[in-house]
Amino acid sequence: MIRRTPQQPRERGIPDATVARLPLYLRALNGLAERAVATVSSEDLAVAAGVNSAKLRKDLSHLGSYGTRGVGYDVQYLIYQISRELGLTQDWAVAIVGVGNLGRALANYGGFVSRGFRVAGLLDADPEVVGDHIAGLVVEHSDGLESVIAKRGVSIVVIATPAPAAQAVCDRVIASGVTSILNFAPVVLTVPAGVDVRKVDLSIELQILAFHEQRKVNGGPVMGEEWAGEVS
Amino acid sequence: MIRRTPQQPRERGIPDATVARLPLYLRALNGLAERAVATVSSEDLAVAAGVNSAKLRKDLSHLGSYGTRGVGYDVQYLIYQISRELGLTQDWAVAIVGVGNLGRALANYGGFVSRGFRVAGLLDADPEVVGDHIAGLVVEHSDGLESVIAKRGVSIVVIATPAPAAQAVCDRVIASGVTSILNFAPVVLTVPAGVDVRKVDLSIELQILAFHEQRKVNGGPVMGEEWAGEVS
DNA sequence: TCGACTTTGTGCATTACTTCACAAAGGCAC
DNA sequence: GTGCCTTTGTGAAGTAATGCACAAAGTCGA
Repeated sequence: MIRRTPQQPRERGIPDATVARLPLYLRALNGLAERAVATVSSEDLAVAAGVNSAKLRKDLSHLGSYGTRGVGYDVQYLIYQISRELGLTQDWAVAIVGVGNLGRALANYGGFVSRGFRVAGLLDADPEVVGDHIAGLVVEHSDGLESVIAKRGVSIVVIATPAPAAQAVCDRVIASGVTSILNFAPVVLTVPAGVDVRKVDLSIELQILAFHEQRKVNGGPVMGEEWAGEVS
Repeated sequence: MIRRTPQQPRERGIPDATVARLPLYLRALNGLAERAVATVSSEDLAVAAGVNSAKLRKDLSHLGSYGTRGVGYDVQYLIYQISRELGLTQDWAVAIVGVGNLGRALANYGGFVSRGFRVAGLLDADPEVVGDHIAGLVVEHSDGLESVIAKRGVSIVVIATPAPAAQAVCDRVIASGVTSILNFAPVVLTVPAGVDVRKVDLSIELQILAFHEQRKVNGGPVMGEEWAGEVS
């Protein structure tokens, strides 16, 4: 069993669900900071982040005790602590492979640059696209993937290629020593242990919406419609 | 105690976690169908979808008993059942508001069209963009949002505008009777009860990756680095 | 028809996450 | 100081999701 020693409950074990919400809090806090708010209560921050305040407090308590009872949280200080916990106080060199519309959207997305991510390379296999200037960078041919990763210290790769190309890119990237991959291609990537893959499928959320919308309209899947295929 | 109303063949409550995985199974099944696979075991399908097989079986059991013991699941039949459950056997008219790179990527995304979603309108506030031809549609000015929704039976709206514009678009959309919104803008939308909002933040997954990457490198947040701001 | 074999569907134990509710901590007025 | 007020941080209770392990149900060859 590969699990934490029962001895050490104080180990840096932040629940996954909490980690997933920290970026949300960070965004809300940045919004407050822009409006020059100095201090915020868990209640107000929870509203701004769209969660329940008890959950917010418990989440923050996993990072440490950074609030002041009777007052709330210092906005700047909390931004710093969450950023540090997420590793956003350091500079991450990111390469984006696949410069279609999605790759372009990502390259231009302000939310990356403003959070410690630096787009260090844009690569594409299509000669038509190579050479384009996007977000201050020149698109390079994906043949040079390995050298871009090595020379520019890339530690996170974003895959935004068509589905059929994704696994091959993934393999090459891993061979170059990258262990963190963000995959936008609609395929399940096979990777060795120790490599972290996170995926975003743009259509999944839409399908979940359709599920709920359907229930609003008619209380569930259409009944009485029969399957016409062969079941054998 | 499972009480079923005579008209409902089975309990209607499918866990959220299950609903969120159904699109994943559907994608894996479509991949199998393309390769002309007729039947699949929970074990194989689980691998293809990147989940554990017990979980897969439990998820599918919430939809009904569609497998055959000793054999597995009929691929086509299961595709049909999951699609029906998710509401993808009907046609959903979707409008995309905000035609930047992301909006274009979404409009061209095959995963939408192939799953029962029909892009019925592309709208943008920028006169420069209005009139462009994208994915077989002409971009319209967002002034016409209400009329597009009403005339084309739009029931789901995708917001891909810059953050500052999102809430206003959201309000107008809701006023037009839409109750399902997919939000790509990095803001928390305020909506009345009964309206479903799902959000996708392209940078959240990247931040979660950074969190894990940081731990691989140095076992946690950089220590000894002190906060330089004013706390009290 | 039978028996060996495969694979589903699910009860149950476990783990993870959420929410409640309140004592303790600190600020602030006087 | 003292006492009131606000808000945090957290045990404890409640809820949801996961994974194990196996009986039941079905296939298939002989």
